[in-house]
Amino acid sequence: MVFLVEITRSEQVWDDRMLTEERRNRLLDLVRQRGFASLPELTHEMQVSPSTIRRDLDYLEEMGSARRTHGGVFYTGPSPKLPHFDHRQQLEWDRKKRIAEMAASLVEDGDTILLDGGSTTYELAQQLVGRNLQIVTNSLPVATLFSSGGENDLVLIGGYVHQRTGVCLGPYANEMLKDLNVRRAFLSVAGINDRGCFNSNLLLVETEKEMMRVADEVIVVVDSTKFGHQSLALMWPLSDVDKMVVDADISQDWRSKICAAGVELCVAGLSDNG
Amino acid sequence: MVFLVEITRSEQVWDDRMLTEERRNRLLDLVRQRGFASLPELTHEMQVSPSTIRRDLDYLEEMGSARRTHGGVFYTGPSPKLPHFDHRQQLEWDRKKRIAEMAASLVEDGDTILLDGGSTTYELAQQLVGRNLQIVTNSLPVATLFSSGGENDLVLIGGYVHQRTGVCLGPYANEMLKDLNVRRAFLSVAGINDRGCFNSNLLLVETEKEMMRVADEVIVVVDSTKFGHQSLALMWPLSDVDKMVVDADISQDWRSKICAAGVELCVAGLSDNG
DNA sequence: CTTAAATAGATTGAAAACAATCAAAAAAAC
DNA sequence: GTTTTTTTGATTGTTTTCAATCTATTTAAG
Repeated sequence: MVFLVEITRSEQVWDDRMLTEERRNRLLDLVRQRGFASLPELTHEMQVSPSTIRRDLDYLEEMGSARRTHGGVFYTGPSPKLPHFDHRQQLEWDRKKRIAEMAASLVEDGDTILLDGGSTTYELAQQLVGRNLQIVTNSLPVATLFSSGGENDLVLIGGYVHQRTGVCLGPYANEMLKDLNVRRAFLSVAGINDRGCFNSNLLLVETEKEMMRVADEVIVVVDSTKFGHQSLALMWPLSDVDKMVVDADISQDWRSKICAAGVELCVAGLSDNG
Repeated sequence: MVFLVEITRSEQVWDDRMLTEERRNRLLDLVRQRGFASLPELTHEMQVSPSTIRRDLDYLEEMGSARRTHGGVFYTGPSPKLPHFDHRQQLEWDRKKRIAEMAASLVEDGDTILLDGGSTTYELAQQLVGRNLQIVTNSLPVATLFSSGGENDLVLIGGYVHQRTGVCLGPYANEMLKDLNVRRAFLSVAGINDRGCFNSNLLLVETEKEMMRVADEVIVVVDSTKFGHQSLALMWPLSDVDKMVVDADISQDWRSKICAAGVELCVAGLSDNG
């Protein structure tokens, strides 16, 4: 079998070391932990020149994770100390942002929507702040985002809090979901293969199953790297999903499969405005 | 009746204008809201000279509420952007901190404790981070505090989120509480008079009633200014409370009343270590 | 009303941080 | 192994910010 692969954007296939990226991640970690760090401080701890740090900070600023000031940086990324999402790979982050933009366009004013945990849904949540909506979520970071907003109604699904991700799950969460009904649910998944959508945490799978039941319209947000990968537990077959928002890098093969399952496919980032 | 008042700390009885203080409070508000603010930015918004701003920032830094950097300040006080608690009055804040310290000393390792929303309980929560505990709370800010900690088990009471304070309440919250049981509950109140403890939100009152039911030991944390003031709705009579943690400024009259009701009184800040 | 204290604003020279540029070093591609 | 690209660290002059000082104004006290 022969594959003809056309690489469009990322010509660099990184080595295991990932010097630059690695340093920038460590840097972001430092900045996140402290909220603020001075440039001399950082140069000393990272053992690189001020110039390098400055360049790194420019990068972080462009990513939106930090803001430079005279003499240092302060953290602006998602919820200062909360479970943080890996922005390790600029490419993936970019994908998620586009997916989130597309997903946000599916939301109508006045909607009651349910937001799952996960980095893509968090990105989506950020874009929905300020709109006139009723929000239901089991994600602590997402709830925090809306709780200061002021305008929206916000319902938090309680339960046992999963430390790494900050989402509520377990029997209490499921019980609470049972009595709810929402217009649209935006759900994330860890993997998708022919059998359907997977996630990696058994408790979370139960909760997401419940979420699907209570929503009029089920929208899965997922980036193209997740296709063909399964995970610990099956949540639902593809056919149970109403819409699926993915990035443009999804294969033709999968596009067909999704459509064949009766799912409406929304491909994000088709019109490049860069 | 004649009162002999000895003023120890604040000899200055400020005029209504409170020029300096007022400006510094506004300044701190700005810094809190944004997380970071540049000096030119602040001079423009406050319409005072850079020198003045600099002096104010020095002051804020000494208070521990902010840290200066080259070109600006960033906020270091409690809960960056979350529903924020007024630290307008240094005195009150000091009270709350002492109360929180005393309350923290009542917690034993391995305890399952319930934390209510409110500024004093938030202060308490901060002091409990890192200890080996099971935490149950209906407060978004408190949950956020523990969710990054990692060590503790955390259960979040879900429900409708009250925007101003970030606490969950309503029927869902009550329902979820029903099945729980905790060793100690730390509850806050808006006012206390002869009839008992009051709060200002009807939904919250219902939730707090439930909280009281599920706790083996009910501990109310409250500062002395709340005594003699009632609020919208009665929660419980004094006699339902097991312990009460208050600051040293509580009147002798109230001390007697509390003891008479069979409540164990813990007065915070008796040993001054300033 | 006068005097004393506190606070605000302007000015200064010194110190720090900045962006831009360039050459050396490292990594990837050929 | 050589070339090309990327990344790094050093240097430059310029801009910004700083603390300290001084004067004018305001506020409290006598």
